[in-house]
Parts: sequence; structure tokens; C-alpha cells
Amino acid sequence: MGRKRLHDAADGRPTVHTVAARAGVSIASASRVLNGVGGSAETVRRVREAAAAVGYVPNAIARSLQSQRTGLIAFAVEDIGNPVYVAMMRAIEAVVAESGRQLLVHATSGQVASETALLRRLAHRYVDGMIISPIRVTDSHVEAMTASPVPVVVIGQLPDAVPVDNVRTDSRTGAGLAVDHLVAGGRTRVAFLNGPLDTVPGVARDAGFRAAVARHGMSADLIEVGDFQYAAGRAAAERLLARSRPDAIVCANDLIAVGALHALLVSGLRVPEDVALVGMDDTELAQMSYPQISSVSLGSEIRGRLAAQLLLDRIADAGLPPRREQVPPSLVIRASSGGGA
Amino acid sequence: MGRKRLHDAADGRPTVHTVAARAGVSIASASRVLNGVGGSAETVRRVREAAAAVGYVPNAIARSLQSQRTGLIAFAVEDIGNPVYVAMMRAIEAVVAESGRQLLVHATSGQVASETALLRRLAHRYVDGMIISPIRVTDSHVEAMTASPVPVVVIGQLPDAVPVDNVRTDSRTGAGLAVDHLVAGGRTRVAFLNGPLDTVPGVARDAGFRAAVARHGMSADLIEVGDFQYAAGRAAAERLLARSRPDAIVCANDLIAVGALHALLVSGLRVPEDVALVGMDDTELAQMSYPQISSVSLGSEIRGRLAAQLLLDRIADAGLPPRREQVPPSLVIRASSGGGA
DNA sequence: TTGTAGGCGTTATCAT
DNA sequence: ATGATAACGCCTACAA
Repeated sequence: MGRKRLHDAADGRPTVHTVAARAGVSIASASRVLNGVGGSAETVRRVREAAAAVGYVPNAIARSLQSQRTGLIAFAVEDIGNPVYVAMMRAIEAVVAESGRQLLVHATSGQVASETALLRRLAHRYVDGMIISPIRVTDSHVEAMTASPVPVVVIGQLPDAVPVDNVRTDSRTGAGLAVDHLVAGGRTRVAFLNGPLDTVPGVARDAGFRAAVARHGMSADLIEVGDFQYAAGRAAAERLLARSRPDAIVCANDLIAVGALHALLVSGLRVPEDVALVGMDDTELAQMSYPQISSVSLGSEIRGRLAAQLLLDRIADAGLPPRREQVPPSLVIRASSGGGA
Repeated sequence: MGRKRLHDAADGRPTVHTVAARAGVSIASASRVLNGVGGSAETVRRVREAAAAVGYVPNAIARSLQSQRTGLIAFAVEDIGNPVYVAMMRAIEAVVAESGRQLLVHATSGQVASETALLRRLAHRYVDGMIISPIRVTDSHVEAMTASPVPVVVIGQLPDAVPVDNVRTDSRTGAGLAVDHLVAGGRTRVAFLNGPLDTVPGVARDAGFRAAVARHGMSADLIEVGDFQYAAGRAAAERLLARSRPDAIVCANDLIAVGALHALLVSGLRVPEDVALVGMDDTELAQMSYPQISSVSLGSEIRGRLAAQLLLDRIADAGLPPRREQVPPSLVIRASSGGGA
């Protein structure tokens, strides 16, 4: 009745004190046993028994305060609905979980403000590190990343001077692979449905496409721009078809490609007979479509895994020099461009 | 030069002590000002200035130890690649973010062991609450949920006696809606591609399908079972077509439906002319397919939002009686069953 | 309004 | 091997 708390936590749950008292040892001994370091056979037995009896579970927060780490890794991504990020997330989660940590997922909506706010919040140290895959990289991103007290790994391009670990691919070359493949298949009017030109991937893919068509002596006038979503891809394809009649379309990602496929089929065009289609990112979506869509793989799983490993390495040793990993693009040919079923 | 730490944290970052010292006040005053409670105009000014000067950011862990809450909400889901969970996650994240908290996402792979392990780990109190959507519910789930010191909300069915907040829908009725619609459209050989029968949704949908076909005086022999994935749907449809010739197929979710669509198209059947198709969950996938797939909406976003709200309410007041919310299914008709484009 | 002091639950240090 | 004690960084009575 109203007796003062003795050893239990504020909410009545057992603490080390509870266990120690019950086992008749000091909290130091109890803690040691609970952490598996030291203790005589008898002490170990009594502490274990006491802990089991009261249902002791260590408080993760208190432990974090002491150890200066939370065991949490954050993954910030603009659109969790895009399968490419799901693939990355899975790969990251696997590595993170194996290291005994947990993954925190942030949706940023691609807003620069919310991404930098997120990066700044890292200063609160509620996570041990963050993997971020920004589609726009601004000065405030860079500033926030370099100022962060906890390690940050970027999946994507980053100015060379920025001393932050990063994993990149080469979607410029990737776009070229798609064009080369289509031209090799005899296509002569190759169009391109891109994402926004104020994004890093948008710019890279635009450059890659233009360089490739130029290489083949073709003009680069069949370009439409939208955002990186299904609806935008469909709309862009409709605009394209309204003004021209391409015999092949390269899409800046698979969502756009699926939207374009929809528009093509609706307008009665056959894929790949009338129009060949190539997407990018090689997500599940490309395989789930009918016909299945050829796609430029940018190694999402590999990039995710590498990013997670870079991050864990840096958490283990902050003194490491900044590292960069590069994952080469490769083309996966499927039915939409005349490949297999 | 090896001078002892004064007021900074172990890693050299400023703490309240740093700010207080610089402002020439006590840490209590500094803390008060930093939290916006009390302080004379002059004190407020000096503390603010000092905090800004040293770039003070409060340590989230220390604050959590004090406040007994982490500001984290967990969402545990078996397959983060399924768009239905992405939809739920988005809805949950919106509510959670609005409350100033952050979302932690766990992938359980649907393993009972890993789900209960997760629930047990809640005892560590590293999150303020958890939303879980298990497709199997075992005694150990129930036990772990009721024993959890932090609130748990379940999205899905739960035995009535279990005193845990939950949000459910009625996929049994949902399956019936699909059958009714197909029969109304003149289909007489309606098949069903279901997920595993040892899962809660698998059982409910099976019951719903059987009851509905019986209601229409039809037999329920065109049933194939796989798991809730694309590949399984495709394989199940292939098995089905190998042994029979249905004129309509109900699928237990959209992933299965997309797989079935693939199999149908590959085998040269037209959708909906030869075979009508209805999925379930009404995910983006249904809209992205061609033809677009009719689907039974189970209100994923609504369920996610409700679950998040139930959880926040309970965090605010642990004394609340257990609550249940029910979201009714509804049919969204699209081209795959003879509806619009 | 302000400062002192104690506690949140854990681990680490340092005598014993 | 063990126990008393001091952090970890923050908040908050309580007293001044």
C-alpha cells in the first residue's frame, strides 16, 4: 500500500536491482551474469533463476544510454511504393538484421526539405547510422550529411569532393545499353520517357540516352518527361504517341515502363512487334507484366547490400577513409523487346 | 591537450552542461529554457544563444530514458514486397509522423517464430507500440501480445477473447462479392486461386468462396492453392487450366491475380472475353495491369490508418477498454471482369 | 526565477 | 569473484 518503489522500474517491471535483490547479490554481479561475463557458478545460477522468476528483460533505452548506440539503422527513401526501393530495403534489412540491428524506414516523398530535416535529426542520435538514396542532391543535403555525428551512406551519385561513403551505379551507361540493344534489333525511331530533369538520375539517363542515339546517328527528339511514376509514364507515352510513331521506347524506370506498356496496348499497338519497350531498375514489376519487360538492371539488391556493409564498417571504425562502390548496369532482355517469353 | 572532459559528451558533442556553462546558468535553467518552460527573458536569451553557438542538439536516448518513451512505432509485416502492405504502411506512416513519431518496419517473412520473437522483444521497450498484421495467429502470438508491456494493435482477425485492439475486415464476405459479381455477369464455371489454408485469410477466403458458389448452386471443385505470391498465382492458374476450363477466376489477392493473368494470356485466353478475373486487396498492381484487374477492396489504407489511431489512443491512455474496428469489403470493377477500360 | 540534487536503468571502474 | 559507486545525458522535484 503506497510503499515506495523498491527495485522495480516506474512501470512496475523488474530491473537489475529487482534481480540482484532476489538473488541476494549486488547489481554489479547481476549485470555481469546477465551479460555473460564473470560470476561464480553459484552466483550465475542464482541470478539466472531470479531473472527468470521475475521475467527480467533489459531496458533497451537504458542500455543505449550507456553504450552510446541504439542498434537502429535508418533507410530513407523517397517512394516506398517503388519496387526498386523495396528490393534495396530487403537487401539492407538482411545485412542489418544479421548484425543484430534493426531497420527504420523513412519516407521522404523526395522533398529536399524533409530529407535534410531527417539528416539533421540524425544529430539526436536516435539511430546508429543512415542509408539514404536521394534523387536530388542539394548543398543542404551535402552540408547536413557531412555535419552528421552519425555515419551516413548514400546510394546514388555524389560530388567527388564529399567525404561520404557511397554506392553508385552508372545509369548513364545503362540508358545506352537499352538504346544499343534496340538499335541492334533494327529499331530506328527510339523514344525516351524520362523522369524529372532536376533529379540526379533524370539527368544521367537523359545524357545516356542522348549520347547513345547520337552514337547511332539518330536524333533525340522523341523525349517526354514526367515523374518516376506509373501514371506519369502512361501519360508521357500518350503524349508521345499523339505526336509521333516510335518503334521503340526506353523508360527511365520500370514504373514508367509499365505505364507506357499500358498506353501502348490501349492504343492497339503490339509489344514488341510494333513498339519495343525497355525499362530500367529490373524490378519485380518488369517480370510481372505481360509481356514481360526488358529492363536495365542497376543492381538494386547489390547496391543495398553494399551500402549496408559500408555503413556497418564505418560504424565499427569511424576512422576509415571514405569509400565508393560502383555497381555496373546490365541489360536483362525479355519479351517486350523481342527477347524470350 | 589531454584535458579532462568538461561538459561535452563522450564524443565531444555539446550537452546541456556545455550550454549551461557557456550561458553562465545551471543545467536546470538551461534545460528549462531548451524545453520552453520558464526562464527570465535574459536567461532565455543567453541559453538560446549558447545553444546555437555550440550547435546543441538534445540526445534522444537520454531523453527517452527520462520520459520512458522512444517516439518509435513498429509495423511488423510478413512481406514488404506485397503492395497491400505498402499501402498500409503509407497510411500508418502518415498518422505516426503527424504525431511526431517515427515508423520502424520489420519484415517477418510470415514465420511464426520470428513474429513471436519480435513481440517478445517488445519487452525491451525500444518502441512505444507495435502494429502487426500476422497471416497466421497461434497461441504463442496471443500469449506474446497479451504479455507485452507496450501496446500492440493487430490488423486482422483475432479470437474474440483476446483483449487486444484490432482492426479487421471481412474477406469471407469479400470473396462472396467477387463470386456474385462474376455470376451476375453470366459466368458459370468460377474457379478460385487461394493462399495457404493454414493462414487466417486463406481460411476466410476459402469459406467465402465455397459459401458463395453453393449459394448459386455451383460446385466448388475449381480450387487451387499456393502461397500469396505472383509466382504461385501463375503456377496455380497453370495447374487449373491443365485440368479444366473455367470462365472466371477469383484470386485471393492481387499478386495471385497478376500471376493468373499472366498464365491466361500466355495460354492464349482473352481476359475478360474467355475468362473473367477478380483479385483481392485492390492494390496499385490491379490498376497497373493490362487489362486492369477488378479487385475486392479490403480498405488497406483505412485499416492502416485506424490501426495507427487505435495505437496512439492506447499509448495516450493504457486504461482504455480493448477496441475493435471493422472495415467492410467492397468490389472495384475494372476491365478484367467486363467492367470499364 | 533559479540552482542543487537525485533519479531514469544500465554498464564500467576500481577497490576489496 | 564481488560490491560500492560513478557515469551515460537528460529532466524535474524541491528548496532557496
